[in-house]
Parts: sequence; C-alpha cells; structure tokens
Amino acid sequence: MNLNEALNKLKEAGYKYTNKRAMILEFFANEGRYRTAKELLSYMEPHYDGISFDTIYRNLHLFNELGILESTELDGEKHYQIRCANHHHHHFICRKCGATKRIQICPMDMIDDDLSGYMIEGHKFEVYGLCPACQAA
Amino acid sequence: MNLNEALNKLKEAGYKYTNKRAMILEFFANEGRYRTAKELLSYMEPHYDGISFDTIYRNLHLFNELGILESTELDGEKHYQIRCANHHHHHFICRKCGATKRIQICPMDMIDDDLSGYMIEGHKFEVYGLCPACQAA
DNA sequence: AACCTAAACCGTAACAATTCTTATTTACAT
DNA sequence: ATGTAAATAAGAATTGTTACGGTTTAGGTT
Repeated sequence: MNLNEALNKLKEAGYKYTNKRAMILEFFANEGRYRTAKELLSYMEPHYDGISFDTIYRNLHLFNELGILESTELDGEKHYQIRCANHHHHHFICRKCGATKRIQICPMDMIDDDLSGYMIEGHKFEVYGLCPACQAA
Repeated sequence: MNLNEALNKLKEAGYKYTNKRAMILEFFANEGRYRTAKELLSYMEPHYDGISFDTIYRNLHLFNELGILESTELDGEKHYQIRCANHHHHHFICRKCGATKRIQICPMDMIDDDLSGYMIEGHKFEVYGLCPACQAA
C-alpha cells in the first residue's frame, strides 16, 4: 500500500484529512518495515513541535483498525508497518531492524486437526531472526 | 508436564525448593491454560499475605527460562502456562479463558520461500478465537 | 543442632508504554 | 462565514513490569 491508497482509505472511511495524519502515513510508506510509536514520534517532533502522545497512539490504533497498518510485538513493544495491499501472507521479521520478508504459505491451509466447535477469529504466523544486513553489521 | 516433573526440573537446575515456588507450579499444573501474573498473584495472596510482585515476576521468568512454563501475549498482557512435555507443536488459544488446544502441524516444515541469508532464530504460530465453553457462555 | 552463605524474598519505588481527561483548535459541511 | 463534530495538546493517571536495599530462609557444613 502506498501513501495515496492509504489516504484514500482514510477518506472513504469518513475520517478527516490532517497534515499530521498525512505525515504519519508518509513515515510508514517510506519506511516499509516495522517501527515503534516512539520512532514515529521522533520523526514527527521536528516538524510538529509539542506533538502529543495521544495523537500518535490514537492514529496508530485508527490506522490499524482500518487495515492501513498492521502490528506485531517485538521485544515487548508494539511495532507497526504499512499493510501490504495484496493477498494474505505472512512475514519473516528482523528482530533488530524490523525489516520483513514475505512468506507465501499460510499454515491455516494445512491444519488437519479437528477444531470443530472452536470459533477461529484470527491467527499469527511470524518467523523471527536477523536479516542479511543486520547479520553483516 | 505435571507438578512433580516441574519440581524435579527446578531441583536439577540447582534452584532451591520453596513453598511459594511449589504453589506457583501447582497453580499452573492445575490450571492447564494461559494465565496472567495478576491471576497468579490473586491465587497466592490468600495463602501468602504480602507476597511481593518481585517474587511473582522473578519466578515466572525463571520458569520460562527453564522451559517449565511457556508464554504468549493476549490483549497486551503476558500469559503463562505449563509447557507440554512432548514434541514441538502449536496451539489454538481461547482469547477469553486462555484454554489451549494442540495443533500438530508446524508451518516451518512447509516453507518453500527462499530465506537463504536470513538467520532464523524462532517462530510463532498461534490460532486465536473462542473455545466451545466460552461460546456457550 | 547451631552455623554459614548464597539464594529467595519483602516492601516499595521506579519505570516505560500506553491510555485517559479536559480544554482548545481545526476540518469541512452547511 | 458559521456551526459542529472531530482532532489535538498538555499532562496526569493507569497498567504491567522491573529494580533496589534490607531481611529472611533453604540447605549444605560443621
């Protein structure tokens, strides 16, 4: 998903356009990997002096709900990245830099256990480790 | 893993036997599903008035390191359960009560993506939803 | 059985991430 | 231009967790 697609999604859902929201989405569109609320705040602060935590967290939650961002937890802290637009898939995630690499298979296609009676609402499959760049460093 | 196996594992690793540790392990052995530090604390308090947070968290970490407990995160809070003794597998986890049901397949066996150059250190596969009992309720 | 020592524990403070509250400002439909 | 609901700022509060200095205890050693 690129910046324009994200902004359209926001507009279609009936939310207001603000410069801060645009900059948040621009941040994630440019980064293309998992980042924390704190990192986003550091990016915003020079441009919007005195920007509030509230603005950061409120919008991260909103974008997550709207499916613009996706989230995971690395090292006890929530990380966000822009959601890939196309079909369902999973990721290898670098624990150091948050970079991701797509994994095509989905284990839900392969479960042969009997889960009848269990209401399945979601699943998570993530592979963790170090990307090539972080190994070199 | 049952209570005795857990206590043996503790002893073999050279840690002291204490009544509090025994009660912590007894709690998880009886529960058999994911519980929070807070729930453990509530269980302990009537028996050990004034028990410290430190004791709870220190031992949860210890047991986790020793492989006696395993952990996951539900709704922003760490949950622990006694680790199943036998071979590697994954779980369906009830988001409401923490009950688990084993899933036999492991997606790592099925990845056909090229991850050469990526150092794989771990993975997580969990299915979330409601168990039969919590749907009925 | 008293003793020793490191481990375990208590009480409490600190901490970091996140959420909440109230007043103010802003986007944008009218 | 104006009105109104949404968005934001400022900062306090909450939550889950970790840290610290002093005290107690388990378990080995006389």
